[in-house]
Amino acid sequence: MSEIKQSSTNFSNKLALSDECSEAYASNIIGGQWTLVICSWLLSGKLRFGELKKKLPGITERMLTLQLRKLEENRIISRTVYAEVPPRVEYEVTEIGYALKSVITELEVWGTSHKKLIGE
Amino acid sequence: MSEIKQSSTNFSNKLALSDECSEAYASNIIGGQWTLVICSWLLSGKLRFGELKKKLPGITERMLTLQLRKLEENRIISRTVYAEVPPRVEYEVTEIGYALKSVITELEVWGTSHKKLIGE
DNA sequence: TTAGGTACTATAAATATTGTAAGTAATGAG
DNA sequence: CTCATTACTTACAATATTTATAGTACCTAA
Repeated sequence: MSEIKQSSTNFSNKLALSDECSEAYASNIIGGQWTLVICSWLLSGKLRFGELKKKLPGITERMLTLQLRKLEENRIISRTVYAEVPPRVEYEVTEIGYALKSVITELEVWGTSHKKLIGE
Repeated sequence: MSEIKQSSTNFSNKLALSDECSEAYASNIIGGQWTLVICSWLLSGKLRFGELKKKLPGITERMLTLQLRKLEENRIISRTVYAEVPPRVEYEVTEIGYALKSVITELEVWGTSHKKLIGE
């Protein structure tokens, strides 16, 4: 994440695609390894950092942080810090984040039937 | 593409996610840089390799080939070779490929409204 | 004074994906 | 024989994403 090279061909290709095709644009935003699963969990209610971590076996704290930051940047989730010790931080979906629900549903439907097809 | 390391953490993470979440599974399949755009074009009719290339400014032949192969492996598109010279190869979506239409539509809808929100 | 919980950050390394540049096969047209 | 056309393939280089590991700050409770 972090460092992207704005002079790379890859960067300008992505830019051009995003510009023309909203579906490619969307895919760039929610296409990260853990992104959809995080959103999926948050769609059913706000969660703390540690709670999310438990829901995602295998994720590292760094990855979780990165993905959450990216989601926050894209205004898909909001972050609330409580001034307590030990710290408490809660994440929840915004309105546009909530709107991902139908996307996720369609992906699930399609994924399920694709799995079935391939499994035959 | 080509070489994935089946012993990597990344690989097993993806596997585990795909296994549990159909939306992550779907995302793994259609998450490539050009995948959705290619599908999008093919949804409106079969196209030849060269035609696709023209529709996708910036794609290299290598990338186009790789993406088409992956789509074919995943049975999203089918490939027909005509025994002519110069060669003619046509690609078209399969049934499960056609079912991506609603996914793409939702992504477009969401992408468009997200763009709008961010643009404000 | 020391340990412990929570939500991180820093740095480096490993993997994965994408891009560059060049070449191939087959055959018909000239 | 040579060239053009089409749909690739190959070898390698650059970039992007993900993982590994080890910290940090803060206060509280023992």
